[in-house]
Amino acid sequence: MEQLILIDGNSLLFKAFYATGYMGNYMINKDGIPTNGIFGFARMIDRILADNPSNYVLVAFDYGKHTFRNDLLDSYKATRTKTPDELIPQFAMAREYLTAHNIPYYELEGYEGDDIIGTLASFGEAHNLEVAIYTGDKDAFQLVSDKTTVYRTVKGVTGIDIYDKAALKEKWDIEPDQVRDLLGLMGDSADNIPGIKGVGEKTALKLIHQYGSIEGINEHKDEIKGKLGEKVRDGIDDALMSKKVATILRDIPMDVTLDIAHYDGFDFNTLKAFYQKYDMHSLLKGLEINTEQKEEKPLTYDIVKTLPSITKESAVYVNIFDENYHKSDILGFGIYNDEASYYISFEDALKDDGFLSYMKDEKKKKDGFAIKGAILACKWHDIEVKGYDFDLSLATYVLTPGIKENMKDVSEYYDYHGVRYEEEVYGKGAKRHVPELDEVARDTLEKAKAIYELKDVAIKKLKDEEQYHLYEEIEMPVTYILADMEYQGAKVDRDVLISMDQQFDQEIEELEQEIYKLAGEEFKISSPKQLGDILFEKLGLKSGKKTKTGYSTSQDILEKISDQHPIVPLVLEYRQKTKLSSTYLKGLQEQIFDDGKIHTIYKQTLTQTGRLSSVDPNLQNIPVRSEEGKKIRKAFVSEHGYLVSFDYSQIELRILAHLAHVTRLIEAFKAGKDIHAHTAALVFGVPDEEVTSLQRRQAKTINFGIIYGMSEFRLSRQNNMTLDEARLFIAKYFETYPEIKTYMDQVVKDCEETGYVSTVANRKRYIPTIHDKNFMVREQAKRFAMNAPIQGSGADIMKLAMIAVDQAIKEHHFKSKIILQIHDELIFDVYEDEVETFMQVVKEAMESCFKLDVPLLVEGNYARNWADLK
DNA sequence: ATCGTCACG
DNA sequence: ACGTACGTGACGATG
Repeated sequence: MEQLILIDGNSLLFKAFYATGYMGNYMINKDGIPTNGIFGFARMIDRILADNPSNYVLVAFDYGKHTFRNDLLDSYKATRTKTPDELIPQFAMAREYLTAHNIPYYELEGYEGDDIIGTLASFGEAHNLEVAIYTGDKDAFQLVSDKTTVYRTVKGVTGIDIYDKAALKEKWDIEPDQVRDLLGLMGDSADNIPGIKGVGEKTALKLIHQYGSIEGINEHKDEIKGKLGEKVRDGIDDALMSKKVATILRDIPMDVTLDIAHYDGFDFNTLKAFYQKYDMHSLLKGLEINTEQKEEKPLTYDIVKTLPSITKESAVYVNIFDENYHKSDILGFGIYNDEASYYISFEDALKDDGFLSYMKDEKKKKDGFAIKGAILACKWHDIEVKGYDFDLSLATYVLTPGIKENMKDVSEYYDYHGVRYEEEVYGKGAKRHVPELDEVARDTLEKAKAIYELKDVAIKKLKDEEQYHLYEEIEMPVTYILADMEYQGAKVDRDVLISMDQQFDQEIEELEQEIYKLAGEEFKISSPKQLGDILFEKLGLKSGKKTKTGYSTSQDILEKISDQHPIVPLVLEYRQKTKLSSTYLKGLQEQIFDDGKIHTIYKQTLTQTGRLSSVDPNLQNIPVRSEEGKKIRKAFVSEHGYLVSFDYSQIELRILAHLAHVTRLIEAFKAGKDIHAHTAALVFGVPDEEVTSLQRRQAKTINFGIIYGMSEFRLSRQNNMTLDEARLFIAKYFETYPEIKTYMDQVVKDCEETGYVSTVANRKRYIPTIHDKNFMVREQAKRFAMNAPIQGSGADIMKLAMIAVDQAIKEHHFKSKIILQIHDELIFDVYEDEVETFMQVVKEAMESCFKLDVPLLVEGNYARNWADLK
C-alpha cells in the first residue's frame, strides 16, 4: 500500500529546539544564527524519509495566533511561555529547509497543523493510503485507525514511540476516539486546557472505562458518589468544552488533492547548498554517504591468478571455510575498492609474489570483517598480513552489541542488502560443501564490497554516538593482542591429563556399580529423566519437582536430599567425576595441537556486556572451586619458565562504589578494608573485629547480589533467612549505602528513557524489553540495566589493562607473553630471568590503566603450573 | 536442535 | 500478581 507521511512541523521544531538547546547552549552558525532547532528538525526528517521511502509527504504548520479554539476557550494557550528569541528565526529556516528538500508543506490561517493533518489523514484513508503521522503531541492519538499510525517523538529527536490501535489499547485500554475524552477530562497544562480539576490520567481512564465518553459521564454524573462525584459535577461543563478544544478537525476548508503532498526526492546540490549555508556539516556528510550508497553499483569481479597492483585502500576479505580459523582451509581472497574487484584462490595466492607482498605491506591499508580470524588463518598458512586498520565486525559490535556475528545481519543493520547468509552459499550441517569457483568468488566479493561500502557509514555512526574512542582505542588494539595470545597458545602437559583420566575412569566405573546396586537395577545415570524416575518414583525420595519435562535432579536439589538415601551422594560424586572427565580430561586432550598447545578462540563480538568469551575450547571455565577439579590446572604449564597470574581484587564492587558514588564504600576501599566484613560491621552495627563469619558471609551474598539486581526472595533463600528478615537486611544495607539505591533507580530510569545503559568507556547495551508488557520480562530487563554498566565497565577496564600491559611488555622488551584472559585475571608465560621486574611492571600497569574514585588493586602470583598459582 | 546440567568470572 | 541474580560454553541425552 502507498504511504502518506504527515509531519507536525511546529511540534517537531519545538521538540528539536529544546532537545538540543538546553541550558542555553545553542548551536550557532558562522553568521551567528542559532541553528540547533533546525538541525534536529532536519535530522529527524532526513531520518523519517530514509526509513520510509514514500511519494507522499507533507509537513503541516500552525498559522496565526487565533483559531476557533480561542473562541471556545479564552485562556487557550494563554500560559504558554513566549517562544524563545533564538527559535523564532528558525521557523522560516524550517520552511527554507523543506523547500531545499522539495518537501511540500502547508499552513492555513486560523487552523493548527493538527487540523491540516487530521483533514489529510481522512483524505488519505478514503483513498486507501497507509497514513503515518509524526508528531510530539499526544492529541494526534485520536487520529489512529486501522490505516493510520502515529509516531511520537520522545526524548528529543532520537527516540520514536509507535502508536497504533493495539498500542492505545495496551497503554490505556481505549479506542482512538476516546483520546479526546481522556484529554478533555485530564486537561492539558501546556495548552492551558482546564479539564476537570483533580482528575488525572488514572481517574480519567476509570471514568471512560465506566461511561464510555464525557457525554456518557454527563448523563450519569449524579450517580457518581463521594468526592469524585462532586468534582465531576463541578467540572463537567469544562470537560465538555475541553473535549471540543482537544478535538482535531478533519474537514477544514482546503482543496485537498494528493498532489499537494507529492514528493519525489530531492536535488542533491540544492540540499547540499542549504546545509553548507548553515554550516550543517554532519548532515552534509550523511547526505553524501547516503547518496553514494543509493547509487549502488552491481557487483562485478575478475577471478585472477596474479593480483594486479592495488593502489587504494581496499576491503580485503579472507574466505575461511571452517569456524575454527586456527585449523581452517582458506578458500580465497576478495580485494575490493571503487576501481578494483578481484578474487584470487588460495592456491594461486600462495604462488603470487605480488599478492603476498601486497598482504604484508603495512602501507597498503586494508578494511576487513573479523580481522583477528583473517590475520590468524593467514598466519597458520604462512601468509603475513599487515595494514588492516578497520574491522566492520568490531565497529558494529560497538554500535550494537546484540548484533549476530555473521556478515548478513551486520550489513542489514546498515540497510545494506548485498550479502547472503553463509548457509545459503555453503549449506549447513552435513550438507556443508564448497560450491563451484564462481559461486565462491561471488560470495567473497559480495562481502568485500559490503565492507568497503559500509566503512564510512559505520565510522560516522561511531562518532555520532561518541563511541569512536571505544572502537579505535580499545577494541581495535585488543583484537591484535588477542590474536597474539591465541597464536601463542597455552602449553599443556598431556601426561597429566592422561593419568588423571585413567584414574577417573576407574572411579567412575566403581561408582556406577555401587549406584546400580543401591538402585536395584542398571540405568543411565547421566539421563536426568531416568535418574529422576529412580530417585523420586522407585526410591520415593521427596522432590522439589521443577522442570517442564519432569523432576529436576540438579545439584542444589540433590544436595538438599543427600541425607535421605545413600545413593544421592554417590550420584553427586558421579556427576562431578563424569563432568570433569568428559569436558576437561578427555575434551581438552582432543584440543591439543601438534605444538603441544591449546589455541583457544576469543570471541570479541559476542557478549552483551563487552566481556570476551572463549571457545574451542573454553579456557575461561577450567575448574578451580573444587579441590578435585582444580587438579586439572596442573596440566597447564609454563613454556619458558613461570606462569604468572594477576587478578583484580573486587573489581565489580569497586566499580559500583565509583559509579554510584558510595561514600562509605569508597572510604573502605581506600582504607584497604576487608569489604565484606566491613559491610557486615556497618549493616549489623558491630565493630569490624567482632563480625562473625556468618555475618560476613551474609554481607558477601548481598554485596554480590546487588550487582546482579537480586530479589529479596533470592537473598532469603541464599542466606537461609525468612523473607521478612531478608527485607530488613536489604533495608539496612541500603541505609548503610544509600547512594546504591539512588543509583540503581536512576540507571533503570535512564534506561526507560533512552532504551540503553552505558559503561565508563561508553559501551552501550540496548534493552528494549524495559517497556515489555510482561512483568517478568520487564523485571529481568531492569536487572540487565543494573548489571550491565558494572559488568561492562569491568570488561572495559580489563581491555584497557591488556593494552597497558602489552605496551609495557614492549617498552621493557620482555620476551614474556600474555597467554590467557579470564574476565578479571590475566595469565602470562614469563621467562625465568624476567619474573621479578615483570611482576612489578605488570601490577603497576594494571592498577593505573583507569582512574576510579577508588583504587584498583591487583594481586599477582607465579608458579610452574596453573594449579599452584595463588 | 533443544534441554538439563554444571564448569567458570 | 508474576516469579525469583548477571555474563558465558560444553557435554550427554533425547526428540
